Amino acid sequence: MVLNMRSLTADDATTVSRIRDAAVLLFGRSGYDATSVRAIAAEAKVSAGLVIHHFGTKEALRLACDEHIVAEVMSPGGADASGTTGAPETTLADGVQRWIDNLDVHRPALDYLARMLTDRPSLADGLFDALVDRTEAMIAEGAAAGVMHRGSDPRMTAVIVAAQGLMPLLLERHIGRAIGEAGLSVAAIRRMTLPSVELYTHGLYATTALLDATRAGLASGEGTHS
Amino acid sequence: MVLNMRSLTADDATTVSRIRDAAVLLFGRSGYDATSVRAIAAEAKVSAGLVIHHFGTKEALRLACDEHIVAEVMSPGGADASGTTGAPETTLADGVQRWIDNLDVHRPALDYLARMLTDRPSLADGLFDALVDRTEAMIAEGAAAGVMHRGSDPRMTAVIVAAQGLMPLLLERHIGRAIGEAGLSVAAIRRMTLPSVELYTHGLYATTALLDATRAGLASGEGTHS
DNA sequence: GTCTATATAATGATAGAC
DNA sequence: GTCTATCATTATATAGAC
Repeated sequence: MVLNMRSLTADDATTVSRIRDAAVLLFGRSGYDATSVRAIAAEAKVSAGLVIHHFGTKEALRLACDEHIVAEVMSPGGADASGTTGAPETTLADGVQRWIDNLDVHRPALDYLARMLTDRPSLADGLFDALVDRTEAMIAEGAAAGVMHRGSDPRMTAVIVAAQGLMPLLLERHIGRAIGEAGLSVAAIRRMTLPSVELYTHGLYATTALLDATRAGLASGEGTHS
Repeated sequence: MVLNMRSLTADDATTVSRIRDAAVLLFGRSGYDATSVRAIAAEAKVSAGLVIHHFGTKEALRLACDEHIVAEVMSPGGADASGTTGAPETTLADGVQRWIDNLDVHRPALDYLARMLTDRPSLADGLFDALVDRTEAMIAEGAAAGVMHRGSDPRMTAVIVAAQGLMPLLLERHIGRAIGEAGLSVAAIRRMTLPSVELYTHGLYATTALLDATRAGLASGEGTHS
């Protein structure tokens, strides 16, 4: 167990992990179906046969990527720390934030995570659910402390807040383009911060007119439409 | 031109449009790469050769689907109205809202649109940009009328509001699951309305503590991190 | 316009040498 | 562990009959 440890200096890792990282990169960049086993092998600089030899099937390789990404985003220090800190686990929000702080290195992981959330059901579903639970608890604590609004439907409010936090990950391309940049740069993310906090503090509407109308509309029973 | 018009009763349309609709359905459900020309042909109850005969290539069929969806979501009355109303065009937000009002019928179109936004660059990019422009103008008008907050960065604020409006489309599956439903039902969408308006009216934060801290942090220059 | 039959290329996966 | 060579399947696209 001691002698079998590898260097893990990120530069030259185990062959298996190098293949897995290549798969994360290409799956995240082009999607699962559009990425061939041969392309992954080429990226990892091994033969196509070796990829299958290590993972069995392409689908199993995908699952290994899923598990790696989930473990990575939920682990205290990512691939950097190796057990020195005692913190047991982190939240999805913290993990994504940590990745964003080092965008260049973790862009493949972010792209992969975005696809996990929008493609087919995957381990990311549990991540999302945990994020919602954590958000709901956070809002409840904030409301108890008097610094947050509870809202009429705490669960749905938590779902919306959680989903909105993930939104930049999914619409990265469009957000960047809309402000005249390519992709979502660090500068663009920083520019998002203040407007987001403003919206979460004062809202968008300066009056309660729409809110009143919405409440009235729901109260009078909206069984029919148009 | 008179005799060549088809019935268009949605039940039995032109063969070409039936193939296109089948492609929209399957591309939206499973993605472009995971959908074969043969599967589209089977769904449209024609031969695989006929699909290629009409559209040339699978990629050209995809483009036809893109154009159809864009035209459909931007047209005044969708496939229903046929020029009786004089309205020239609609916005993406209005079109999506119209689709949601009739979820069962337009679910394939919604699924397809969601993939257009997250997959590769497509005609949906222009749709998003137009939505941001329209949102920015709307907020400017609202601010001038005193019913909305302008925000310190109107452009980015518009981007965020626009993107947040699209979010339920992209995270449909997760939102439904988080509140214990399968998919995003009409009931679930209705349940989202009030909490969304509440957030847009009062915000999430009851104090300006975080906002003040954010402003202070940005003002003091945040060139270094951690 | 619509079909069947087929050409051709690429894919995931296997077999066996080293 | 790693490679090369190959199999079997499936994919898009073409050709030509009706």
